[in-house]
This record gives sequence, structure tokens and C-alpha cells, in this order.
Amino acid sequence: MDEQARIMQALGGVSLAGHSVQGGMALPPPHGHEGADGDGRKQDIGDILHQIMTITDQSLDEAQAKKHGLNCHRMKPALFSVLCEIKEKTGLSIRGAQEEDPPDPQLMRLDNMLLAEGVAGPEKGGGSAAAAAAAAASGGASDNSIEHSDYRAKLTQIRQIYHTELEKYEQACNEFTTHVMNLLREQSRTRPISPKEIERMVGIIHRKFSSIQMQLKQSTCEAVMILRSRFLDARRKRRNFSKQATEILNEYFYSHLSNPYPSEEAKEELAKKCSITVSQGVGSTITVSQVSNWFGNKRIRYKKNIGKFQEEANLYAAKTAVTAAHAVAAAVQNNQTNSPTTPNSGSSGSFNLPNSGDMFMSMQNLNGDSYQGAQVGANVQSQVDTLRHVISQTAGYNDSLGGNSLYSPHGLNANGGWQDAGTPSSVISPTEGPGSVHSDTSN
DNA sequence: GAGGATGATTCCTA
DNA sequence: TAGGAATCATCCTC
Repeated sequence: MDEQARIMQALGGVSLAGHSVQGGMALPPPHGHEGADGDGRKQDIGDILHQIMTITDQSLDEAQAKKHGLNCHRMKPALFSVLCEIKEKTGLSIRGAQEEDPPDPQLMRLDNMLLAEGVAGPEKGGGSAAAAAAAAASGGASDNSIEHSDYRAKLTQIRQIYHTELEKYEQACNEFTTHVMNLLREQSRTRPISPKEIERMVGIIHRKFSSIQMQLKQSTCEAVMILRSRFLDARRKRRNFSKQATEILNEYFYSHLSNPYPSEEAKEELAKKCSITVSQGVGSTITVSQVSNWFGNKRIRYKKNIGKFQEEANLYAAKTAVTAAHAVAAAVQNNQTNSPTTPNSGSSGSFNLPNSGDMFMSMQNLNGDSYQGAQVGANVQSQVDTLRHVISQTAGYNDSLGGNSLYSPHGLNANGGWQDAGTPSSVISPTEGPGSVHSDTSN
């Protein structure tokens, strides 16, 4: 029940005839005397009460006029002093409610979390720190710039919404507080309202608004948590590499079977090469750590089940040999049409011969400058011979799939480890040539 | 839906 | 710290 209702109830207990009040409160004797004009005064008070009760049903102008009338009413001072007295008595019962509430632990938790996530507090670093933490939690923080920036962008969006809403709430709170304070000041002309009471009312309003703010903070926290879990899920989610990327990695692997440990540079090159070839959708470039993972998995799985991979190895050997054959044939043709001693070193003739190192990588011209034209010119005959040998081997493999395979696990030693790079396997581990992606220095 | 393939993660070791 | 090994989780094919 509000103040006004209480007061009205209290006034309702006034014994108009005897000026006594229920509950021991006494109405000060009004002007005039008891007796003959008692009915008149009764009528007066009845009028006043009626006007007060119906004032809210009237239009603003009418209410203003009526309020003015009441303020100027001859009974007003008496009524006001009664109200003061009632106030005095009832004030005791509400004093206990004025105690300051201790800070809400839930609110503190939310505030702390928003601060930690970089939503609340200073913008600088917060969000990216959280993103970095999320990235670090799932490993390979440096390779995830796309997801990272995506996360930050989303977090910034949440932050903006949060601050806009917070501002709106604060503005609404201030406006409402001002409005209520004005209203109370206005009302204090007709009923006693102490500054403390206004203060208390302001406190109530602020508490109400802070509970709304808490809901906003809670929603924001939930949004951040969802964003974070999605971010981590997306990073954890496995996606198969494209066929081209797998081919590139496989070709490198089988052409370095004796020592399938690509150096950091080689991994970078492979990652770059795979990412260029790959089209797995937005943000699905292949990273260096993914290349490392791939080689790690491949080595183990190859070692565990060489038989199963034999066919794949042969396939890549044949493929590489055919590519080499085409390249050499083109070079030979080129050599014949141009000067035999000064071959054309145009970019289209980029290749290495089968026994000139990282065959595949050179063929693919990873570095863009692996043309071996001069060597072709000088050694063209011997290379053609070698190639003939390779091609004949390939044909032999095709003719007899079961027994005569190009690839054998020469790279693996008796202990199940990979042989030294110094002992290359027959076809697939030649010495490297310029322009190829360099594998480990031990190779 | 089962089962194999495969990318990622974790733990351990040299 | 890189790599091996085991394992997990998801994708893909049948």
C-alpha cells in the first residue's frame, strides 16, 4: 500500500464529530467551535477528501486547478499538520527499510566476467586478450588470424550493443529519477515529504534499474560465452583438406619418403601452396601447424601399415614419373628448336629430373625459379636415358601390380625409424636441386 | 547407422 | 621443442 492510501486510511479513521482519531491520533481543533457548525466542518472535510480521492481521475488542467484550490483551502494547514503527525508515526516503520543493501555477489561476478572478456572496462586489449586466451587454449595461437579477427569483431559488436543499452538504461534511470523527484517536490506542498524520503525513493528507483542492468549484463555474458564456445568449436571442428591439398602433401611425402620431415620453410611453402590450391570456404587456409599435423599423422600411419600405403606410393611415383617425362620431353623439344648449349630459360620449363632431388616440388615450381634449363641442355641425353628407365619401371609396375612396385619402404630402417637422408631410396630420394622446397637440413 | 579415413589433440620422450 | 604414439572427434562412404 502506498503512502497516499495509508494516509487516506488514517484520515478515514478520524472521528469528525469528536475530533478524535483512531489509534490515539488527535486532530487539532479547527477554526470555530464544536456543536452547531460541526456538520458544516464535516461537510468541508468530506469535500476535501472527495477532491483528493478523485483528483487522479481528472484531466491535468482540472487536476492542477483543483490542486491549487486545495492548497488554498482554509483547512489545508490543519490537514497538513495531521499528515505530518501521521508521517511521524509511520516513518518509524519504514526507517528499517532504508538500510543499504550489500553489493550483490551475482552482479559482482557478472561485472568481473565482463571486465575479463573485455566487454566492460577499457576497450584496449581486453577482447583480443580473451581471444588470444581462447586461441591459446586450443593451441596454435599464431595461425588463427582469421578466426581471431572474426572473434574480435563479434566481441566488439557485443561490446557496442552492451554499452549502447547501458547508456540507454542510465539515461532512462536519470530521467525517471528527475521526474519522480520533481513530482515529490511538487507533492511536498500538499503532504510532508522529507529529503530523506526523496533520497530513499531515488534509491529504490536505482535498485530497480540496476536489476534491469543486471539482466543486460547477464544476457551479455551469455552472448560472450556462446561466441566463445562457437569460436572454440569452429577451431576444433575437423574439416578434410581438399583433394588438391592432399595431393600436394602426398606428393611431397612420397618424393621424400627417405626422410619425410619437411623443414619449417618447406612446411610454410607447402601450407602456402595448399592454401592457394585449396578452396574450402572462408577462413580455411592450411596452416603450418596443420602441415605438421598432416606429416605427423602420415608418418605414423604409413609406418603402421606400409602395405596399405604401397599402392598410394606407387601411384604417386608413377604420377611423378609421367610428369617428369612430359617435362623432359618438352625440354628436349625446346632444346632441339633452340640452341642446344643455351636453352631457353623461360618460366614454363620449370622442372627437375627424377634423380635431381625433390622432384615434385620442383615440378610444381614452388619457388618460382626452379628452371633447370642449363642442366637439361648439358645433360639432356643422360636425363632422357634415366627417364626412359623410370618410365619403363612405371610401365612394369602397371603391368604387374602385385610384385614389382616402384616404391618400397626404403626410408624405414629396421627399428621402424626413418633412414638417414644420406641413404635415399632408389627412385624417390634423389639429391635436391635448386628451386625445390628444402626439407630438413639433415636430408 | 557402421566402420574406415582423417585432422586435431594430448601425453610422453629424447 | 619436435616428433612418436595413442586417442578423440568428425567426416565420408557404403
